[in-house]
Amino acid sequence: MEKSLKSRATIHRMQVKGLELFYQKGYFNTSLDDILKALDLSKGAFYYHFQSKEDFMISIVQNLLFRKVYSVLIEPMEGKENPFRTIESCLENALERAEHNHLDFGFVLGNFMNEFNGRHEKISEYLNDICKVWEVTLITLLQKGKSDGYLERHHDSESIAAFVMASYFGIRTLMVSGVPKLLRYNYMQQLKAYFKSMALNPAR
Amino acid sequence: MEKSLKSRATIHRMQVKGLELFYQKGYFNTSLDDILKALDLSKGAFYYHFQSKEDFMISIVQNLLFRKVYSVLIEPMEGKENPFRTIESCLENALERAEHNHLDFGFVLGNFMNEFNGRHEKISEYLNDICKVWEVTLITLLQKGKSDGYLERHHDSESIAAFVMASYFGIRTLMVSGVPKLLRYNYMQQLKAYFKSMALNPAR
DNA sequence: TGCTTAAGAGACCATCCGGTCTGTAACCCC
DNA sequence: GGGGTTACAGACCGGATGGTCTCTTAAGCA
Repeated sequence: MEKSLKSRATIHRMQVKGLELFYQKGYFNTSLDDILKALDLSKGAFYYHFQSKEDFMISIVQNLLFRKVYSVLIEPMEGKENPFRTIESCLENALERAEHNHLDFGFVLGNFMNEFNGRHEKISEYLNDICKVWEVTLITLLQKGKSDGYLERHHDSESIAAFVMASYFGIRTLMVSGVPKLLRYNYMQQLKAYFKSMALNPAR
Repeated sequence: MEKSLKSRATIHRMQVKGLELFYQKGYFNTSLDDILKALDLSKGAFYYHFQSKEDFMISIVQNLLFRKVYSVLIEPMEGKENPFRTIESCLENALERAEHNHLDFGFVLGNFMNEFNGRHEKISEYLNDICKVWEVTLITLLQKGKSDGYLERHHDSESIAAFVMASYFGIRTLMVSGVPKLLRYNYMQQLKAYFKSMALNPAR
């Protein structure tokens, strides 16, 4: 049966608030009542739409989180020419957004991965899936870069992708407790230096 | 009053097991009973030695965590000559240890920072302090490297330190759900490439 | 031997949290 | 207009959890 408009709206409200609070306070440290109170809804409403807290979280990951990661970190990297420039501007955008928005979805992904790793198999896998899609996108972009003459063939795309992802997850962790603007500037500087060492075409 | 030997031993056992379980299952997701059951101790023993769960966690951070981070990531970097080689071998050691030991303290630090960031001010600060010490050590090492002619003066030590720390935190996140050995190899490869672009003395 | 105190055992309590269940108002459909 | 369905409300339950309180044991000491 088709979900009605009202039903969809309520589900969406719950997911948005759920993501916000799970991110802020952590999944295990956020109760359903916290979410429901913030929305002026009841337990009845929650269990009418979702089977469990776990089911709820999975729906958030698959819908909100995946779509956001896709639009912020994946889609801007698809089919572009210069891989280094593309990655740089994409990550810089994401970091800048994170400064005032503070809810940047690359970080939310890394954050949740940390929280669920080894503690909740099922949810971990959904998160890893998103991570994998990002990784594949990066590798594809880099491979294409080789064909297009932006980097030498002997470089290992897989390694580069892992290094980029790792540095991004890590810098976001540091940004939460440090000075975001400065860290972003410093990070971009080093990322560019790293890329520069590999760039074939001295277009920079 | 001086703590007796027995008292010290019990406190230490609790801290070690506490760190292990907090790391494995997360702080909020680990109950005191989990820890006490594993040690065959009682609530009475716990509250005889500690004031609260928070107090307990802080004691773990200040004693075990700080000391371990110091011995694994800080002390091996103090007063060495070539900063790049030093950082490389230090991180490679840490990563290798993490493969079979799985409890590497640089990662535990990053993990806890993620868990407590914005959720528990007090504990977050203690963790940030450790992080800061690591950062300062790295910066000092790099500055000394400039004097000793290992890298050009125009490079920003602070940025490099942040980038190294970020990449390390990040790769450890990825290692938990990926293939550790491969990731370590790939990571080291890229870290060396990154350093190579800055190294003045082509000693490599 | 008798007293004190360190070190711990474990029953107990209030609260919280995920989840269940029943009730009910509004709406749709014939 | 009444029967069914949707979309909730909210009381309630069982188990877990942080923390308290009282009791016990063993060692030190004079």
